[in-house]
Amino acid sequence: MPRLLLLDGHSLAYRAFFALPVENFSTATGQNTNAVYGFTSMLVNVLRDEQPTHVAVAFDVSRQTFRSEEYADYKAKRNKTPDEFKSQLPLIERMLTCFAIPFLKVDGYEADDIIATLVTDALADSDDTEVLILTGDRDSLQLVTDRSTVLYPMRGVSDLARMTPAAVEEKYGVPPHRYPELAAIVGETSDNLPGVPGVGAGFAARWINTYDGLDNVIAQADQITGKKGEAFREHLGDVIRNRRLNALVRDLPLGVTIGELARSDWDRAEALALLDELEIRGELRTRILDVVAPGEDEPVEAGVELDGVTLGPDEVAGWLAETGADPVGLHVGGTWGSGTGRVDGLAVALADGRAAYVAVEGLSPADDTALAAWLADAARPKVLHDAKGPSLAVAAQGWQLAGVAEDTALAAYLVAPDQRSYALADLTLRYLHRELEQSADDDQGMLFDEGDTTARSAMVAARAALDLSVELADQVERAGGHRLLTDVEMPLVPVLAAMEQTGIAVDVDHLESLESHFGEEVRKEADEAYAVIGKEINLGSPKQLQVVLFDELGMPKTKRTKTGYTTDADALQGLFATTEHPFLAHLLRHREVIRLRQTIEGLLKTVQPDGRIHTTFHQTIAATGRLSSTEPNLQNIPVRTEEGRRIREGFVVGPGFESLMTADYSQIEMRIMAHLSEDALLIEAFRSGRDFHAETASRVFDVDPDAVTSEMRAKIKAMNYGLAYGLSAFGLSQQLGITPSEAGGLMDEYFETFGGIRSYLTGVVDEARRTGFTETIMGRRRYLPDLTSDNRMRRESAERMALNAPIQGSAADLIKVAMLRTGAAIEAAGLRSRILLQVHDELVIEVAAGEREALEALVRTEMAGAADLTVPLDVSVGTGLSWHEAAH
DNA sequence: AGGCCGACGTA
DNA sequence: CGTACGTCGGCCTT
Repeated sequence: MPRLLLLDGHSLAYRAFFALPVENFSTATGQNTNAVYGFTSMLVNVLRDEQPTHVAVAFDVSRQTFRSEEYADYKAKRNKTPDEFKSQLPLIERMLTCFAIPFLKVDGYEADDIIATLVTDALADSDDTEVLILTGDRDSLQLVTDRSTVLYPMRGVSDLARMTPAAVEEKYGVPPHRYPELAAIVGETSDNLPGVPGVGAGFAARWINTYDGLDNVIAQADQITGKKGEAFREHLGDVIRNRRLNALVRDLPLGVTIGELARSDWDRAEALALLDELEIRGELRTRILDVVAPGEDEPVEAGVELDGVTLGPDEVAGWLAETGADPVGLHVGGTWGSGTGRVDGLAVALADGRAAYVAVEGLSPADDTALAAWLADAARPKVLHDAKGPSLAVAAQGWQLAGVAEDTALAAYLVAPDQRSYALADLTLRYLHRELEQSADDDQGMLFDEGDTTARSAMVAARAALDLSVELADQVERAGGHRLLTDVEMPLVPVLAAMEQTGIAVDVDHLESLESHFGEEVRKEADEAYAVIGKEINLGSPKQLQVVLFDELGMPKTKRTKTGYTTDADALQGLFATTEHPFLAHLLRHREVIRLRQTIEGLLKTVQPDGRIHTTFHQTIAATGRLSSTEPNLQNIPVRTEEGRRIREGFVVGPGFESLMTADYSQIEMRIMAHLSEDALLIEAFRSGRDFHAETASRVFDVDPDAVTSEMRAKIKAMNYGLAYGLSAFGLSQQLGITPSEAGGLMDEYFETFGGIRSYLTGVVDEARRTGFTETIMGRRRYLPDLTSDNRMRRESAERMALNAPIQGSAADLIKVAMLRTGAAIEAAGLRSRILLQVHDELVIEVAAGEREALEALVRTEMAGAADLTVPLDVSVGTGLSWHEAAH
């Protein structure tokens, strides 16, 4: 039986907006989501509970309707629609698009009129259609019949009243078709339709019933006695107007048939992406995924046909021989991390649908030889998803992986670098519109045990990688990322794999003694802090600290956080400056040393049996193109403080090598800015080769370079560094401890001097707003749709990202090229030295005996030559027995 | 056990 | 009210 569900999108979203506290529903970027959340929740619940076969959502277009034309004050008393609400309507529409639910708007009419038209059509169309109307607008009660029911939200967004004819009559004392007559008499505050003063629903209903309808009440108005009758006669005009305005239009030309509102497949991948974007997780996410789509467990498209075999002993060579020279999908089953791994099995998929799986266990010697040769054969092109891990596992198995023609994870990253995950299953859904795994019950009927399942999913994955590579190659090409992929990102994979494999040697004894040294001090500071306040609290708990600082010690409140008042170092410093309370001194010192101790502890835990730390570099995490490092993160080892640098003493040259070398770019980001902005003065400042910050300070303050004071230099240095981040006058003032207006003045003078910078920065944002993306020197894109957001926070945040992305990203391009060149040059020169780490603008290299000089020359050449900019790329190099000593 | 938040380390 | 990250402990929920 057809069951049509109609929703009043605007009224429901508006209710949700006020029912849910806005501060609990917003994303990291400041987009409010309370209305989206509440609306979606109501929608999903009603889909689940009512199982409609047809659905549509109606929206208002604007306040201007035929009603406001007719009666200028219609809805005039309403407060201005908040921007925080308006910005959520497009999101709701996007959500509906993902759910494949049609939504309708008609200029000059309200959502109610659209719903009234659809109800009328649906009931006329067939005799057995049932209609449900979910709305927060009582005018719709006039649409209730024995086949159409209004679901009216009671409180919040969870309780719905089921308004059948009996329920309407019970509540208002009149049948549904008479409800607008009653409303005309009583009036509707929210629409600014005044009714008859002193007449409530009770009296109105009695009149309507007694005289059989409003028309008769009006006709016989003079028979109504008393004050209320008098008031009615006096406001008769209002009543008639109200009745005219609250009648819903039932014959709008909508251009859709009820049949077109039948539920259809949703775009699950798009929906998932939107849920991610809106940070909708947890219970609602589950509920949505469970409820929204009919047949949500089935693949969006049928999975591919796979002609798969599991190869037995001595079958490998023969099968591989048949594969030919076309690219194949390769999936490595196994585990990897910390520079090593293990292969359990390999699956190869061909474009024609054939696939094979081979388990490592039980390989015959002949199989092993054939497989090793095939894997290492660069002339046998292979497509892998995220090849670095597999190549580590393959290497640990004693084989070598060559001929990687495409890495689908890297391709997807270049196409859309802001994704949080590039999991094969997500990409398969997103780009191939099919589920990666077929559900267990539609297995081919021949695969039963666990091993077969492993084999099958490996082959499916290999096939997905192969199919994805075709689709993504196209997308990469269109995004202008082809060269970046083939010349930079893919060649970088083996370089990173080698770095992870090598690891960096650690002086465990040194770190352990440092750890106990800081541990001692942690205890001491904690004890002293407890003594001051006369009790023991958890100094690491911001919550407990707030009680002590603001309640018990009565200190002035600091900046607010979501959960109270901040106790961060800056704020504590500020409190100490005003109160000089000794507790604060101990607390700050405690924070400092406990952090140092934790850092060391974390590092020690990751030292492998070979005495080295093998971090993992991630190539698809940072939206700007940078690498990231985990387990442990070796890109944030302390360096700013004396004590922090002692940790760097723990990273040392390994046995068989002579020293560590660090090589870093100086002021890489400012140099890139000079190049991109073509600001003549800035370029000159770099070409002069003198102290850059002093040089620029002398320009801004218009003094001789010799006359630049350290204060002037510090200000301009902060300015130089802040520029690429979209620094504000406020931010600069905070950092320099000056007033915002002084900081603003400084910025003005700076831009006055370096006009090219200003025009470059504004140009970058304008261009990005126009094209939708920013671009680095090598064409790496970052898409920033929020640049046109009507939410100020979101928009301005996107603007700062747009300023920063080309600069940070170009620097990332450069050092990646430098790594490739350096690695290749080391090999070409036959040196044994090896790259260990990359820290964004710095390389750490382990120097083999006797190679220091040659290596230094080589590294300088290759790093400086990574790009041809209008300013020189200055590289500074240092060597020593530890990372600390190698600094310069 | 898993997720969020505040705090803080790096470039 | 400054970009890009990763990690930790506390604390809350499941």
